[in-house]
Amino acid sequence: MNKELILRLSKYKRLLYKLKALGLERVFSNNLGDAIAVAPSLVRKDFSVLSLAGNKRGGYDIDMLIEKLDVILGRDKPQEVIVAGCGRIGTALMQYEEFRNEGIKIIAGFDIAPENVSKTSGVPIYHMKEMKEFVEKNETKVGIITVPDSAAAQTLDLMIEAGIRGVLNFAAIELRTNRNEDTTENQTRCTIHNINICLELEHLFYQVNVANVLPEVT
Amino acid sequence: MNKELILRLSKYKRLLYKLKALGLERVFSNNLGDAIAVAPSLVRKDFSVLSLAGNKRGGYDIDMLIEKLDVILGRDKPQEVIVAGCGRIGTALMQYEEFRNEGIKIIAGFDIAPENVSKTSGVPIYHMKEMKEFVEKNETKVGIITVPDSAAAQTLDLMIEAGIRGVLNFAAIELRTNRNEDTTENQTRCTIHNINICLELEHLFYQVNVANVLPEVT
DNA sequence: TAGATTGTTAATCGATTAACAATC
DNA sequence: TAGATTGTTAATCGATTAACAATC
Repeated sequence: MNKELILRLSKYKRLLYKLKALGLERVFSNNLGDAIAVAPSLVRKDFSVLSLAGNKRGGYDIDMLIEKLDVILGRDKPQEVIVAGCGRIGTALMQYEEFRNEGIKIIAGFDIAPENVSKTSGVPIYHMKEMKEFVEKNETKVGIITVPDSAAAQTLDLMIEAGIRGVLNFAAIELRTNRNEDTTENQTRCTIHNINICLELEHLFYQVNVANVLPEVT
Repeated sequence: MNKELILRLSKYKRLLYKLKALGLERVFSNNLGDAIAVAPSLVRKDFSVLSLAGNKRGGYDIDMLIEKLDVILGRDKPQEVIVAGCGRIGTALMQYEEFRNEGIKIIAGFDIAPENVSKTSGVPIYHMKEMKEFVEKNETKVGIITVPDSAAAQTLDLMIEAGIRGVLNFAAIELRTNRNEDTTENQTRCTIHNINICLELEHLFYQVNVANVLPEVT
């Protein structure tokens, strides 16, 4: 199941909730395609792959799609996350209201100096050392890394050892699993998404300063 | 010039600085390819497209690459950004130290209630209304949106009208330009990158809860 | 020279789109 | 029925990789 597809599924789902709220009951592939800017045939193909059947005249049933997409995207289970690194970005995320709407909950923060972290968010803050025990007890599977760049790699190691299987990394270092190539034994896989704000901004500066000035870089 | 290519260029550059700091003077395409996980032929092609010539025996000169990449990526100019929305994430970004290393500077924050925003970051905070004047005076081209979702679209309009040409959006709403299709007149283009933290986390939950459990979703 | 690496062209790969038969 | 929309297959497109001649 490829990354783009899953992203599209989340977008469909979000849109479908809105359409439902507006009182609609059915959609056509071209409605969804327009909304997320892909060809209607791709929408149909996505649904076809997932065995979400439509009606050759009346399109797709919104309730059915929502229900099945929720299952496919694992949305029926609780979505609990821990945060490693309780600096400004880490604590900002702990207080991020949008998570609540999406059913995502930050259940703990970890830091090397928990005594210095303000507890205003209501999320309990522990010492980094306690992560493994916490993760094992709570069976947490997803973590966010908001530590300084220099600590990112070791924090990832800590998370993986603790049993975290999905990581969202905000440090400006591209993290990867299997940095040691010899993973013949099937050690538990960990998915990592890197969000590099600096890189994003640099990309924008490029677009703005260079790409738009020259008509085309030929 | 495609998006992936520019991203690779930034990665090359970052890596080259590190190699230089280690005292190296030359690199081969396969070194760079290994480091950013692409085929060496792609590295050579990238450089070839940009007329960055190597030496058929000694590889590429690191200093030359750094210098030219800096120009191509527009790194010689100051990289000034404004932030719209001075809530927790916005103010966290204003204090984000990593920007300094990359030559990125947040020169102002805007909010609908600037009097409520703590000024600890040293970045001046103005009322949203003053954005246009500020952007015109400072010729700012890049902005970050960290307002609540409900205000994101109108904030984008405000930025575009003020003259911003590149936007990094953190609101959980996918922003696009040209929401009105009839852009026959060549209105100034604006590049938008959306960072949707909820979507990223949902993707991770999918990976962790569903994808890894089933051997393959066939 | 022999060996190694670039620069470039052709092949591959994967994802998206177009087209159209099936059918409600 | 006629019209519209799905489901699926073939065509397209773009990006990456493999291969190899050129050459330092």
